[in-house]
Amino acid sequence: MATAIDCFARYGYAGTSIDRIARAAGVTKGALYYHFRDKEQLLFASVKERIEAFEQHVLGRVEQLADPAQALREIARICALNAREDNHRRFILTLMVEALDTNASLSAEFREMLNRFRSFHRRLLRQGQERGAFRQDVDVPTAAVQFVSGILGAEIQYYQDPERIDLTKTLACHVEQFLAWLTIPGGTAGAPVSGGRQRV
Amino acid sequence: MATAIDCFARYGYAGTSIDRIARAAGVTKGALYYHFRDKEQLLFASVKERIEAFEQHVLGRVEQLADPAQALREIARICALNAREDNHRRFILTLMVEALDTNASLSAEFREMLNRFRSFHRRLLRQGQERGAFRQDVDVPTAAVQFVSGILGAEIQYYQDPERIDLTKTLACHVEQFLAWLTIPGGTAGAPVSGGRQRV
Amino acid sequence: MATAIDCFARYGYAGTSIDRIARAAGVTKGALYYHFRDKEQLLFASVKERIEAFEQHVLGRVEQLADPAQALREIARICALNAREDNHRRFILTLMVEALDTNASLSAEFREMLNRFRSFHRRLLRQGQERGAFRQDVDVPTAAVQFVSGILGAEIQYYQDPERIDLTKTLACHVEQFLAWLTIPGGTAGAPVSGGRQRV
Amino acid sequence: MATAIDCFARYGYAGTSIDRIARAAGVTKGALYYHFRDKEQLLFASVKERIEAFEQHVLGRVEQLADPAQALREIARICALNAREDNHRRFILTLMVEALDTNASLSAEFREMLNRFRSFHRRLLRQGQERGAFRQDVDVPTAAVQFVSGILGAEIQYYQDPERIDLTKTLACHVEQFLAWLTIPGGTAGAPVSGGRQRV
DNA sequence: CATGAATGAGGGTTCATTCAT
DNA sequence: GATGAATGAACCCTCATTCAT
Repeated sequence: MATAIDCFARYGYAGTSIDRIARAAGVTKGALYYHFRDKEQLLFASVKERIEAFEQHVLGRVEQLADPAQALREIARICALNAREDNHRRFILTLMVEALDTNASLSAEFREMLNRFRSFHRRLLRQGQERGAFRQDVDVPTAAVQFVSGILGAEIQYYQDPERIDLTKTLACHVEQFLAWLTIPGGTAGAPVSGGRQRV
Repeated sequence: MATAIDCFARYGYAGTSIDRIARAAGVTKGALYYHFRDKEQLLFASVKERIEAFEQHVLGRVEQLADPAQALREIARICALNAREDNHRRFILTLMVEALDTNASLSAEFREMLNRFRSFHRRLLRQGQERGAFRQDVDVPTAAVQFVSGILGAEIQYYQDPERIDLTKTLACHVEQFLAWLTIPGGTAGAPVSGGRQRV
Repeated sequence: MATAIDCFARYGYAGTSIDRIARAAGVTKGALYYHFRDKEQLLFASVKERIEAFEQHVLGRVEQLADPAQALREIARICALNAREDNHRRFILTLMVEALDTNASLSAEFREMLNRFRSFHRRLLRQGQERGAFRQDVDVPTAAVQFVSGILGAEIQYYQDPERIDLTKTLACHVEQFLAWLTIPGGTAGAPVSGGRQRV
Repeated sequence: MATAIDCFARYGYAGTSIDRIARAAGVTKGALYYHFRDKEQLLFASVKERIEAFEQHVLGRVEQLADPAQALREIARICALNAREDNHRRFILTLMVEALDTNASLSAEFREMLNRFRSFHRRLLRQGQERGAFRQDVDVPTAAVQFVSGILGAEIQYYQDPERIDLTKTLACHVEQFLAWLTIPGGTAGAPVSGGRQRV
């Protein structure tokens, strides 16, 4: 399955043939079909495994941190590290983009994943507000979206051009900027935006 | 070709068959092959057309703005608008992700596109610094990467979950945060990051 | 399609590969798939064509015969001839048996075909009764079933053992016996059977 | 093996996978392969078992009947009963049709079976003639073929449309008609047919 | 005896591409 | 310019069969 994840991450779902996975994994197609009903099920299993592993990993690392600011820093650090170590994060990103209009149920899976991720950040942000560490006047949902955006966008650019993009530095910059904005005493940041809160 | 762009945007390159494009466009496969040598060439033409159109559009809108801050705001606004009007931006994002390991020359095209985009932002940032509007101590290349990250990441989340994500608001928040950070007098933003400048 | 009918007649649906049909027809699989959506559709088209052709053929031959007895003789003659000339009749029989539990809609098609065939015989029998040529006390529906049985059963035995079974003779015997029974003045034939008429 | 017979009866040989049989029987494929060399051998064993059982059953029931007419009636009754109780008769019919051009040795098996069945009837018919119960001028071989035809054909129609076809009634009608024809004093039945006796 | 895992050939189907018309 | 027909490679998947345990 690790091989499948790797192939899917590189070539996408449609671009990965069962044959390719099998050959890369050193088994035959038949063996794959013995363990997975079909290509889609293999994809689902891979996706689920990866999502869970990532969430577990993040939770394990962040849970024990008392300070929300430190938690955000740690998340960014983890993402940067992961993106550079293997292509598990890229696997998720690639499949997420591809699934948009081609696989409704898979897309739902990713939607919920991102939703959980944002929800996790909202919790952190509210914690910071309650402790008086963060400003009260930021729109928490929008801020969560925006924080996640910075991570995803940086990853994309990194995958695209790893030699030119310093992912660690970019994410560090992102976090510091985000935290700076959250701690500016009387800022109006995000406030000028009209409309109610996002349904995020 | 508009049809091709639409199909590629939705289903990706591997997931789009010539037949699908032809049928959606109301012509026959033969007709497509009269105008484009092969599927890849059709993709290249589509991508080039879209990239140029987008860059032209941005330049046309931003060039006349004297204020770098206003320029950044306008760029975010354009991206938000485009992402919601049609799927041209999504086309680029989808193909960019898919091309990573499957089409070297196309990926190079996208790499250069993103590079031009970042370079454009670097120019804006330096302009702001020269005019004294922006702080001097920010690492311009990293800041450019980070600004683009916010845009890309927000778009992805929006494509993924348009009902939950308010793209306009998110990008507005992103810009304001970015500008706030650029104008804080004595910030240390981005500075703590070690290492030289990015090769962006 | 003629080739397809021949193959299906010989090896059944499951036993006939698209490759086999294509090779036997001297074209490629792709060519087949250009004209027929899939294997099943090819089967359906073949079955429909054969059923219609047979019914047309029988109707054309029998319609102009004024005498119901002659009509029955002609039907038996046609079936005997057809079964020996080509394997179109065998095609229908083979597929009919195979479709029973494997293809509901195809089976329905065959069911209706046989139903029409029996209905056609019922009409002939009633005609004979009205003209006073046939006895009044036979259960027409059951008689129709039974006449058709004789034909089908003889065909099966013929396909199974063409060297031992003289189909023409058997069917002639069947018809004459059937007609003799229909014209015996005071027979009780079929009558002893209890129960109402069949829903045939 | 009962399960195998059931599956083969429903889906035919080509349409039945070893997996299906194993699953339906609640064992694993490996277990099947322990008892039967391969799929074909399983089929042969099933066919042989069924043929023998049926013949044994008929013989046991008919042997003690002194009257050939009663014997014919009993045979029809048995066939009608069997066809409705289980699908053992259908198993034979299905496989017989399928084997025609796909399995020479199996087809030979069926050919001999039908041959024995007809031979059995020929014996009955001759017995009737010797005892003066049946007319002398019928062509015994052809009559035997024709009697069997009626049974097979009725079964097919019944399998095809059990709701519309009353098998018991049809076979009863068949027997009575057959017997009536055999006992008509001066009939010319079957006689007009030219040619020598069948090699049945 | 029985199982679970694995294999490899072959089947149905799709699809980029070509070509005569 | 455009079409319909055709090709052949490759893809997903099934299935009879084998084998270590």
